[in-house]
Amino acid sequence: MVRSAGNATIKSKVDQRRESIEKLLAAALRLFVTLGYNATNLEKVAGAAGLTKGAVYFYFGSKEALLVEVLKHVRTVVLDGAIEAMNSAGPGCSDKIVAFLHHAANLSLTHRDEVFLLILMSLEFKEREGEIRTTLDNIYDRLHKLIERVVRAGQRNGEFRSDLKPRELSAFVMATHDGTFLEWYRRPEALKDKELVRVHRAVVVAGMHHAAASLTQVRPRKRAAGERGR
Amino acid sequence: MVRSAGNATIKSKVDQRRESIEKLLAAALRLFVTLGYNATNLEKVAGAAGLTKGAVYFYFGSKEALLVEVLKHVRTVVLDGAIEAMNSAGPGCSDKIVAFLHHAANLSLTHRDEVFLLILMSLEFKEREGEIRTTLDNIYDRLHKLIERVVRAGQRNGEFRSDLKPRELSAFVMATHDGTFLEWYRRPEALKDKELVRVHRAVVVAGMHHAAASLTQVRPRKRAAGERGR
Amino acid sequence: MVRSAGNATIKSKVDQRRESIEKLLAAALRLFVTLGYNATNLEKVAGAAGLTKGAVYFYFGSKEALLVEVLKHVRTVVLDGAIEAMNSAGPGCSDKIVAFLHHAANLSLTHRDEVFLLILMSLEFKEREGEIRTTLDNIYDRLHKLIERVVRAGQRNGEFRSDLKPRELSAFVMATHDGTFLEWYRRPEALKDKELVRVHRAVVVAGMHHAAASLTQVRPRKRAAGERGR
Amino acid sequence: MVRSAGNATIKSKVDQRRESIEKLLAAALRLFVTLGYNATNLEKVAGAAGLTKGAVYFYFGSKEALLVEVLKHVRTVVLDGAIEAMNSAGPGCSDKIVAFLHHAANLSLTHRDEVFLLILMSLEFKEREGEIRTTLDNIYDRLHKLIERVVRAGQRNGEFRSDLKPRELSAFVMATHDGTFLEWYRRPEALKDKELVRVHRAVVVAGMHHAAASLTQVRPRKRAAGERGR
DNA sequence: AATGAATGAGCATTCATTCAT
DNA sequence: GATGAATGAATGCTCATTCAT
Repeated sequence: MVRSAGNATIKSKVDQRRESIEKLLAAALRLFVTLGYNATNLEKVAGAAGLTKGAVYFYFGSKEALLVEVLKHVRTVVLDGAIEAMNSAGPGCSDKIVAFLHHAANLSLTHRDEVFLLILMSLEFKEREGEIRTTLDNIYDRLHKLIERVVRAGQRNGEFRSDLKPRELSAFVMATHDGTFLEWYRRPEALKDKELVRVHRAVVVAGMHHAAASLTQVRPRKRAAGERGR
Repeated sequence: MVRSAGNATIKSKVDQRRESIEKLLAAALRLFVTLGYNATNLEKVAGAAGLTKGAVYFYFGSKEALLVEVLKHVRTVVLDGAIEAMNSAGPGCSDKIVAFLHHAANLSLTHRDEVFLLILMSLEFKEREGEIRTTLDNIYDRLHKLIERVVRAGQRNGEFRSDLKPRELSAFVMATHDGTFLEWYRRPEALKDKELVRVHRAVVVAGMHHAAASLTQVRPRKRAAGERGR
Repeated sequence: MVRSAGNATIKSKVDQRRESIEKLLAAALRLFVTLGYNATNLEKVAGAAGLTKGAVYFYFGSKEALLVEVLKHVRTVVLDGAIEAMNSAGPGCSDKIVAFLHHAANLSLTHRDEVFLLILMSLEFKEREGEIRTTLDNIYDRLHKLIERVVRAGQRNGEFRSDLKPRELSAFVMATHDGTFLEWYRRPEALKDKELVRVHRAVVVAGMHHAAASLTQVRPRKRAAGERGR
Repeated sequence: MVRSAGNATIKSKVDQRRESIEKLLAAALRLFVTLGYNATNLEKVAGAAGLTKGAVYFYFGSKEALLVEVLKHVRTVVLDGAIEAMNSAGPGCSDKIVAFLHHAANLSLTHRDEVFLLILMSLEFKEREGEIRTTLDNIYDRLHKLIERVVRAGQRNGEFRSDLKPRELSAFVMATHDGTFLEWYRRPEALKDKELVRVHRAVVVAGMHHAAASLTQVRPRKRAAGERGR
């Protein structure tokens, strides 16, 4: 903000730019999440930001480019926090997984729309090619790698059961996160979020525990009932 | 079907009707899953079925009604098998949960599109009201109830840990199913389906096991009966 | 109707044909009048007759041909009665005009739809060419000639005022008929039909009366106030 | 309008807006009258205005809204002039009725389409509900009230015959207007407009004259005060 | 005598995008 | 920095018409 020669508060051009862009991004996030990308038109986005369609084209150039910018914001929100949370967690791999789940759960509450947009767009753009697909893949790749590294370390040091392949085990951790989020997003009235998070953490952590292997019968191929895990 | 005097196959009206409807439903399922409901136009659906748009209106009356019919088919596929699988499973509640997961995993392979459509439409129609929303809710409700009944029974007879609330625990079971399916659907090339299923079953079953409670540190706001702190 | 070999009542083919045709014509008349020609589809017509669209094509060949048949029925209803009414009226030309108005008023009550269809279609097909336009013109021509003949006779024998040209005076008689009918059709609840007919007849007959000329100042060109008719 | 440095005429946004709207309204009026509302498509309207369909939606939002705007224009044209004409007419009620008929006749020549649209739409939207129906009813109501007030005054002061009920008599005046207009609109080549107007005025004014009551035999069910039998 | 299946042209409406100002 | 005007392609839906049975 800059005081002009008079005494009215005048926003500098730079401030105004930034403000408009932020309003548009916020409006787009909200609407893409609520209605989906396809069903959201730019008139609604611009209107919710107090601007007109033209402004979107002025700042972003196209509807897809707008989504890309929103996704870049989502990437920051989702990844940065997760990395920091896992780094500053206790030394154990369990600790890091718990930290990840904990952070993810928090994010679901504080940045619901960002978390959901990621899932939603990954489905809506499943078959399409282009920058959006790339951006989405990039985010998911990094998340997967983040977890897989910890899972592999945990299996090496004996914290986690080693009867399950690390890639699929990591994928499953991500899966429980996405799935749990969707469940809660779909039926927020039926589920208590705190308890759902507790369940999520409890089952996953216990299920991955090295001692858990003995609690389960896992058939590597086809074996009769009564068979034991390795 | 009736063989005419020559050797051309002549369809009776009834056969023709059934065949056209089936072709349209199959095409719609495939396209709705691939492109989403909104992004699929009826010209594509009709074209894929070897007919024209008008035929869709002749048989279904509207695009929404077409989706409703597809969803009815999905309901049959998803629910009937699950119910039967759980009924004919061993007596234990673990057995029934395993049977459910097993059946669901199978279904993901044999009826990928049906399973995915359910998830996809539940997101695309999240905010909309109407018959589709109702049909979707109905399917999910029944699935939830199916699992919750077993979870509660398992907690009562001591098979499952009882430090977690049954509703959220059941929701989590559904969540792992949806989440795992999505992971696999998104990255089929990166994940071995058999192994992913193995992981899913192993972690969930072990994590729910009554002995698992002692493997986890879960801080409840209110201590559940029988639960131990770390 | 013909008794078959058994004892069931069987309609002969001819009867069945006639019955179906009549049902279709009746349904078409009703719907064309209610919704207009354009806004009426053949499904509605056929449905109202207890048949299907195909039957319309079987009997009439096209939607336009159906309307032409309906209009032929209307022609009979509207013209035949008017001719007879005027022929069997008293000897005076006033009597004949009164007979015409009286008959038309009756027709408006007993054959509302037929009368209205004529007016409605004459407007809906105003700019179009073809058989419908021809049929409509034919009906209106005959009506106009019917009246004009009486008007001319009445002017010759001194019953009617002769300060007005016969063609336009006849047209005006028709005009009052159409206009009054429309008024009543548009606001049946606001107007008492009997009284409206009374007004119609009273004003027209008095206004055409040879003595009426002296009651009116009609300016042939531009003349100052206080001028007298011829 | 602003003259640019060169000599090309540059339209300001405001001018452009007004011009486009006017062109669209004019094209719509012309086409709705020529083809009817249903049979007119927006491509034709836009094309006739030198624009595309999208422009119609930009300015009006829907086909119905376009008609509503056209009808608002018609209301102004038809009502305002009639009110002024009657107000500035001589003191007698006959004068006012003559002024009304005179103004209406003029309007039929100068604003043929507007007058006809009113009649045409009142028929095409006879059975439908909504804003169009409301707008139409509103216009007709005001016209009816305008005339009925004068008719009642004229009957009270003895200018008009009082053996006829004022509501139906007023309706009949409106009816002669609509009917005469239709006659002329249907057969402009057969009728001389000036003469038709003369006839209209002459017959109606004479027929309503207090002395006209004695020229007619009207059998009332209940005798009106002051009325004579034949 | 009539139906059910299917077509294809037409239409209202939506919306991303362009551009002059 | 942003708007308002306008476009054009796409899409759900309607309906007269055809045809095999």
